[in-house]
Amino acid sequence: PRGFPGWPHPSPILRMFGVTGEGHSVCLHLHGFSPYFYVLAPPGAGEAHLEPLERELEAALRREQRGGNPKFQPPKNVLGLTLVRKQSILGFQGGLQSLFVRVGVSLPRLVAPARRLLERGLRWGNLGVQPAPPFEANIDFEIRFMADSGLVGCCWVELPPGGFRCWGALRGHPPEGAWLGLPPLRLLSFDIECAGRKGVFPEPQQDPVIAIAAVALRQGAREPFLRVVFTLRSCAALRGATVRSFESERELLQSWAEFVRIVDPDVVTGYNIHNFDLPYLIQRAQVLQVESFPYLGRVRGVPSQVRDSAFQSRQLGRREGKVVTSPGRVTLDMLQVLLREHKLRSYSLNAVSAHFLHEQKEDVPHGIITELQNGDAQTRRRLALYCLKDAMLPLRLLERLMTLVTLVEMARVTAVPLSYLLTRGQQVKVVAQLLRQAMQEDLLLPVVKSEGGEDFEGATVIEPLKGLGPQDFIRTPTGQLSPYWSILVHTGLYWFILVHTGLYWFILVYTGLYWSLLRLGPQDFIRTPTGQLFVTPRVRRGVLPRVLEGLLAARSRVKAALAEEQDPERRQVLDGRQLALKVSANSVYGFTGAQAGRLPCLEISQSVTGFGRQMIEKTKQLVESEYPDVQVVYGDTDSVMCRLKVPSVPEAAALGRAVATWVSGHFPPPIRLEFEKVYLPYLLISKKRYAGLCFSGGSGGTPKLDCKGLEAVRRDNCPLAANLVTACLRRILLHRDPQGAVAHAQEVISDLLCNRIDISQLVITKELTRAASAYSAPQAHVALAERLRRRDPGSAPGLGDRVPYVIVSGARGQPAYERSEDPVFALEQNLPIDTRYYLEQQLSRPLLRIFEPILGEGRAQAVLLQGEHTRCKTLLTARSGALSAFTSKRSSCIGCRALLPHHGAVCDFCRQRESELYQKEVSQVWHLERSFSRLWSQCQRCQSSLLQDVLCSSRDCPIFYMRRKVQKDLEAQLELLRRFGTPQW
DNA sequence: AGCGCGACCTAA
DNA sequence: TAAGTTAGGTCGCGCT
Repeated sequence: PRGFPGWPHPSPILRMFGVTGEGHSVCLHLHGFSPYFYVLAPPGAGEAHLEPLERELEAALRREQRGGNPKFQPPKNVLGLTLVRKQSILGFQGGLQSLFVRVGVSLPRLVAPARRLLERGLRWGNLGVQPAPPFEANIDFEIRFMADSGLVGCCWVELPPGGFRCWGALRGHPPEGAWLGLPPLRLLSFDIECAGRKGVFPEPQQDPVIAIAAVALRQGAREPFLRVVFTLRSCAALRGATVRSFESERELLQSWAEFVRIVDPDVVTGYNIHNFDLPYLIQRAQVLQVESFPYLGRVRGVPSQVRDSAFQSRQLGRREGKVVTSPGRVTLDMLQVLLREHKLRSYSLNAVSAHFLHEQKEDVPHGIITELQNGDAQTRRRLALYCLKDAMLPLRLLERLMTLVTLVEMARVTAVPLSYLLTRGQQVKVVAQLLRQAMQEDLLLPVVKSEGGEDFEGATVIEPLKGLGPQDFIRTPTGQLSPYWSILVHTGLYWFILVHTGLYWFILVYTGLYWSLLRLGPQDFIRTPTGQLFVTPRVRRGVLPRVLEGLLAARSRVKAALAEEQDPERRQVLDGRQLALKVSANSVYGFTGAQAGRLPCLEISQSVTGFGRQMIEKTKQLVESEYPDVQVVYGDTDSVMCRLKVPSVPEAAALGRAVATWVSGHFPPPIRLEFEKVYLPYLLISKKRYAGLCFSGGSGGTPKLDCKGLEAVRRDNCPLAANLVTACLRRILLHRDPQGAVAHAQEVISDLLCNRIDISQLVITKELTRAASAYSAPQAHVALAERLRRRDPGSAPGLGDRVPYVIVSGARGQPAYERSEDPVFALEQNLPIDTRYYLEQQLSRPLLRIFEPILGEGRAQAVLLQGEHTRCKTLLTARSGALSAFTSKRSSCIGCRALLPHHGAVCDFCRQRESELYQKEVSQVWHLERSFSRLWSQCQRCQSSLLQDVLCSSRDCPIFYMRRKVQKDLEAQLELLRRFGTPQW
């Protein structure tokens, strides 16, 4: 189209990007595909019963529809009943097939009522009313369609030339060879700005959209081919981007929607577009009555809709939000991707950009955005630039994290549509694979009622042998025999158990009498450690072992292919696939134990963990009986940590390998114990908590500090605590300098108590996991979220958000949850930080846990928490810190702090030093000004403009906090200077 | 003060 | 309607 330079020629390739969750009506129409499920036929059923049953079902469905809302009614609900002979995957029937009825219906939404009616019982002709248990009635329609068509997610589909009005079956290509790569998908990233009212989060009912930036990129290309900003009112030109200005908001919206249809992206991305930008635009367009706006999808006549959605899983917690449908396009919200894929302290675009791209971005408060809009073409240019950057960043993140390739490969490996990976949980991926495997073996998946049963026993964690630690090494003069630590791991233990015992899905739960009926002898089944009986793989291979086997076999193939492949793009795809295969294999065990799940099988979960417990126990015994000098000091699930008395890392590795090999000989192949790494030194705090200097593979390469479960790797403390623990561990373990570690800790503690720690280091974040009323006891972050909600409901943290807070000083004995405060608010209001809280509740215990094994109990306490460094230098805090607000009310002498009866600077006693004191305060001003200007220009660089004001107030940027603090100190200092009046000398 | 329990987050 | 598992440490609250 004209006006958009760099527009690529239309691709000759027709793309079908998997099946999006929204596009099924198209598939239904084109493919002539209709959903179906099965029910188990009652005894005595036959061909003759199908016709009356069909009539009965059709009539029952019609009756239901009459009561409900009169949506589109197909001429026929039931598309036919067929008798089939199959087996269920659940239970072992000795190969005997049962009679099922395949029930075809005309629309996906008829599956549920049809299933319910049949399950409850309909009249089967002369057999009377019979209940019929359903099979495969809970399979998502898209999964059903793709399984039947042999398509996986994101695979290439070849269409006959000359149009595709009338097809037979779709021709999908396995994503290999020539069909390995990704198509040149078009990505569109966008961001909007709204002119909110002061202090209130923008609302589509009132606040206008003033700018929309859009950046389009072709997958694989380095640079976007299109950068456009749509602005309300004039905007000065931008370099490298097209500016489209409109006088009315209606035109702006209309034009943007038109633009989306022209660009016709396969993937729409952005940051928080699901919950903010997209719903905002659509609701705003509704308010302004822009009728043509919501047709943002690819299906003609089907508008995008805003729906409320709630998602809950144990993994991701409960999340509520909005979903915007956009048929035919994948909406890839980078925020959702990051929430699922990465555990971070903060998910603001700001924090995320800093973390992954090592670059800060401005964060302009809403109020100022409105001011910029109300300025002139130049201020609006600034706004446009800001907006453009926010549209750009998600694309950069997408590229850096290889999000698209990763998702595409996951969709291919697990055979689900790409959109499922962003909106659904883990189970659906296993179900999709299971269904395909079952279809190959002519087996059916039952619909199991998930009833919350009792929990099952999990893995063993070996009680750690504490009291041994780095001090063994540090106190030993070099050259002496020192303890080395070696980790031995059963790699992929649960995979092997699942695959090689064939536990899925044939279970014998019957009596000996029944075995003889099935002609099974004792050699035909195994009894697992938890007492469940399964037929051996020789009798019948389970369905899931096959799925798992397939994943593992594919993984070996990919490994081999990677060794050969040179092309970087194909390598990237293969890397992505390798990861996807591993992740999928790992989620299989969890699936079987998902009690609130689709197809749980606790017998299997129990048996797997049972085998695991047996194996770790046996491993420990074997090691210690054969090698008296090797001591198993710890172990978790599938690994044992051994203490070896050898003098070097290579020798520790060699011994580790020897032990592993010897132990492996005592397990049935392919279960193997493998040597993994050497730790030196190693600090074992407790179960699931340790740190060590890790020589991976026992190599002489650069060792890495490995930290498990300690505060250093947890997100529910303040960065100060995490950083301090890390720093101390580095000094102790890497530099072998415990004294240096102590000194550093003392210094930080002193800094904290003297208010020299930047507030960004003190921000604690915790996830809001439920509604405030659902908590049984008050919590700091919950209480703050509630207070924020009262201040401004629009911008308050929602369910699933992480709430950042600091603890400020309060009355004596006031609980912490009443003293939690928004860090920016605390800074702006000069609220005093409760540094004692941070020392006593955030730093002391984690530090003691690390130092006690090294210094001894009493000494650690004395050295860290009772030294001179814990004495607060009040002089400094009273002046520049939180108390400065009070000092101006009742003046005290700047020289000796004595209270003054007047508002001057010094008391009579200090009068003769006044000049000297004045000079000191002036130089303090000079220092503050210097730091301020340094920070200011740093912020200017970040906003890539050295000529303009800094507007940023990012609560995720330490520079911001420092800049504001210095600014406040400077103001206070100037105020103080004023008290000297005009000097007389 | 000590204990039980809920909440959070992590290891595997 | 859909939602991977259990084991484990630590901290704050509220009760005794």
